[in-house]
Amino acid sequence: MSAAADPTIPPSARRQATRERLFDAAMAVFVEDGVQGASVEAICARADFTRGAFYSNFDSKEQLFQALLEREFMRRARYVQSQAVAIEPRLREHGRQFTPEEAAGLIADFFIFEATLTDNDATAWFVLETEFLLLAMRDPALAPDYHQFMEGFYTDLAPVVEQVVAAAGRRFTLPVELAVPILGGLYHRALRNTALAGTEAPGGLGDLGADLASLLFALTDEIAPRG
Amino acid sequence: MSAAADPTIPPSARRQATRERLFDAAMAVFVEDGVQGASVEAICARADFTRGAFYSNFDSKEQLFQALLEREFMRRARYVQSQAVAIEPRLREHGRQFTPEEAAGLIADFFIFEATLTDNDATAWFVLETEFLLLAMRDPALAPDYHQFMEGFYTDLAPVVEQVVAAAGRRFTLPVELAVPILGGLYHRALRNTALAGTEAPGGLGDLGADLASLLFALTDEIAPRG
DNA sequence: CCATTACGATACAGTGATGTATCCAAACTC
DNA sequence: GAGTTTGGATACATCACTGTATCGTAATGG
Repeated sequence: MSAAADPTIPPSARRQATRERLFDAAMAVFVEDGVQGASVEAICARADFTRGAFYSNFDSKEQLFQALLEREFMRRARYVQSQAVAIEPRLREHGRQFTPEEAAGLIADFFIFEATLTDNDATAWFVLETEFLLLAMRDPALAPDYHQFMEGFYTDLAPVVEQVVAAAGRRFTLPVELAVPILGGLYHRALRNTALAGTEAPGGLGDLGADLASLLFALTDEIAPRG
Repeated sequence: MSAAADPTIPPSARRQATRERLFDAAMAVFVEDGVQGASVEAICARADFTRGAFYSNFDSKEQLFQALLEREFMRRARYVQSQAVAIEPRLREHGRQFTPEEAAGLIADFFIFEATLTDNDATAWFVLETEFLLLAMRDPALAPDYHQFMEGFYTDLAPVVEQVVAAAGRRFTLPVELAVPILGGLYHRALRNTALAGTEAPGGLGDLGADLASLLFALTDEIAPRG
């Protein structure tokens, strides 16, 4: 029997703290060694615990990973939703109309900040997300979770993007449910290149704004000014 | 000392055959259990060998994986290049001009066939490629290999796509080096959804043609017929 | 045919990780 | 401040996997 995670009883502050420390340690170790490659021992060592603490809080490495993802997903979901309400006044208080380049810049910034929500390290989260994808593709039980997160992310993001685009006097010429993942694909590519290159590389996060601008321009047309 | 891979001495037919069997087995096991999760033992068992055969042919699981990737990359590089020369007469012998939908269908077919080059299983290769990405992001020594393959793939693909697009009386309104990876992103997304859903799902390989058509239309404009 | 080599099987020693059962200390309870 | 509970440390038994050293056999060639 495991005292690991009884959701009926709220965890004490002490317990909560050790869990957070284990989460942070696990995050780092998972990124470095992979979920499969990481040993429980290594995670505990990085968090300055022994395995006793681990097994007192979690049933297995996999369960820890799942809980960790939940934490990170929550952070991001909250972030997107906060942007959804924050963007409107920001656009309104902007005096003149945005240029398409500025709109693309806003979207690029959104993406980049989303990635750095944890650890201030864009590639760390990307690696973890890729690990999760891999697990989900193998384990049918996990697949819906992954799909749901992605779907939810883009669904929440769509109106934000649409507003920004509208603030630049444009609108998508294809369904926004298709357009937003396409923009996301470009971001994905930039993240990958950045992760591969360590820091700076062609097609890295630096060029994301420019590329997004080109794409955004192609995917939208001008709203008839009036009449 | 390992008799594993002396490139100076060409391997005997027997040796070649066992290597192929180990490759095929490794492919399956890697997809099922992941590269880290796969044991040498499991690979050998699936290939009906003992570990003796393995260590006689390879130094380590990692080296086997690298050799396996090389095999698969070669296949795909050959495929793209074969299409590059095969597409022109195919377009020419087609009587009338292609519609944008037909052009998108050609590109979708190209992508899908590329994925199924091995094992006739689109998702297997996708999983393996994702594993490689993960390894490359961790190991700076591998990063250039991954990047080079991707880069090379899209570089070779670009003229093919451009020809197909031209056969539909259109041309890209943004740099083709940007447009082709964007198309690839859509394909990537479809693959992911398919892998996650097992068989059929919204956004799966079935819808790829239609989505590609929409995107292709947005990224291109009509070539002035004449005059 | 016999000798030799190539190649895979077998056996073994070593290692690192896992999960559990038990113990000990600090933190609440009254 | 004694009793109780909570939470993490320690110690232990087990196991899967690894790599190597050796052996047996099937292919090869003269």
